[in-house]
Amino acid sequence: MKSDRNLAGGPPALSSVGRLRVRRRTSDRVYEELAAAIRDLRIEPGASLSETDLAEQLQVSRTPLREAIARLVDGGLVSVVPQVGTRVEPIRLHDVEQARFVRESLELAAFAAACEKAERDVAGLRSLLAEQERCHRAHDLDGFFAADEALHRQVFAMSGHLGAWQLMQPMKMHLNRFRRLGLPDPEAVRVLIDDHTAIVDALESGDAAIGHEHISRHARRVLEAAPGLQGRYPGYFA
Amino acid sequence: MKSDRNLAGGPPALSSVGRLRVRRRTSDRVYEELAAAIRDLRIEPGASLSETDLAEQLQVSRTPLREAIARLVDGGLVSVVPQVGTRVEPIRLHDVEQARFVRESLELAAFAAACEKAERDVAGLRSLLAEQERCHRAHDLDGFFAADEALHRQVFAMSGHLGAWQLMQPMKMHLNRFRRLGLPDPEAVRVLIDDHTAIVDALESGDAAIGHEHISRHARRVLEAAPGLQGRYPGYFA
DNA sequence: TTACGGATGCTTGCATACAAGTTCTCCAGT
DNA sequence: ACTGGAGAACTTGTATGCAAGCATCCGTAA
Repeated sequence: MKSDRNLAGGPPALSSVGRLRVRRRTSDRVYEELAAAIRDLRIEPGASLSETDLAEQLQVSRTPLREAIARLVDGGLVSVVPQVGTRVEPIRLHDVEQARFVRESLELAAFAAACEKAERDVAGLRSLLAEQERCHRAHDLDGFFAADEALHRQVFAMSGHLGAWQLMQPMKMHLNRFRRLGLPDPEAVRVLIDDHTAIVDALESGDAAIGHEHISRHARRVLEAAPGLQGRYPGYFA
Repeated sequence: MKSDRNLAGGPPALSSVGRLRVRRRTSDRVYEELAAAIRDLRIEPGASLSETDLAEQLQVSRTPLREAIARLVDGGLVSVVPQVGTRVEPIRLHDVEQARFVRESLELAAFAAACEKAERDVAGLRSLLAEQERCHRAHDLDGFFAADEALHRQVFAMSGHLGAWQLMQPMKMHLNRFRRLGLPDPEAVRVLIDDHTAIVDALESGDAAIGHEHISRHARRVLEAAPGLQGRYPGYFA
């Protein structure tokens, strides 16, 4: 029953960062695999896990697995009840809304800061927009998702607050997991790309007010799909 | 050398939450103790830790200790180099600035949302202000710190985004650790309380513009003390 | 038929032993 | 005196065994 989860895929334990040969800890590898699996909904919200089963599937002992789970619990993606069980937290619209609020607030602030900057080279953003168009036409959801993330990240980088983007990542897991549910709708993706275009235009012209408007609307779109998704995947929600 | 760190103090492993008797995991207890010790600078920035020593001091085995450390690493407070050592991350002004940016952005957004609310009962905020005054006179830094946190938290609660406050907590560790360095200055505390008072006044009258101004200035004060502190505690900084 | 009780199998929590790697020290040789 | 190398002593990483608690199922008795 649990064995049909598509995890792992065994990357090498040795990776090279630059010239330096770095040994990656099993515990880190396990964490990343689990986090990615939860984010991509390959492990369903609400699913119950078993340390022993997971350890066997991933071919590791329980020790590194437990350390990975401890980190996931910290991020709010997993809950553990001692002597009872471990499970992936269901999607809570309240948490999604709180994460959305955080994201909107930070993006607005980052956009405003980016508008202040003297040189605003939006060439990179334009190419990311083109990539999003390409993925949209090719129905490449994962590609679109990556380009979407890259675009928003780039705005933070231009604002000089890339660190804030990184600090925001853990909490964004809740948001991303929810977003992925509604992403298969091509029309929704079309709207998102139009939003992005408008935002980049505003940034290029340095119009903070217009950008503010578009970002705010863009961020609030996420929850629009909530009722439909909740009806379609009732088991995924709390 | 390491044995003079004032950790632990062995609280009971059983705590009562409401009527329910809950067994607290040692791993959680260890995490909270370490996080508090790092936040309160009882473990100095840059200090090197030893899993074996720490485990002995805290009277636990390395397993729960390591799970706690894994969470601290995730929060960026501790770094681990395999087969070499574990150490408390030094204070990086860049990280502090990024955390400050996040905090300012969120507080501005929360304040604006709170101003929109119909009922704005600032009585609780007023009593927290009084408590801050009291702690200031009594030179009770820990008390002031707690009341400070409570005040800012209350604004988030009034805005309906208490969840955002909670999501922000992990990253705020960097900010708090830095703030505590400069807190012993009574004059600085005086200014902070005046800021708080102005913010509460603005909230009571629902004046978002004035509040925005005060919150922004309040948030930016943190970094003012940076050069002096860096000169006084050079070993604490990266 | 229903209610109660105990055994069994599951779960996670913790401690310990061992493995692998790095750094430091000290001694020998030049 | 200085350099090099071998080894000891440390570090963290992982596996395994055991302990403790909860849920479920089955048997028994009313």
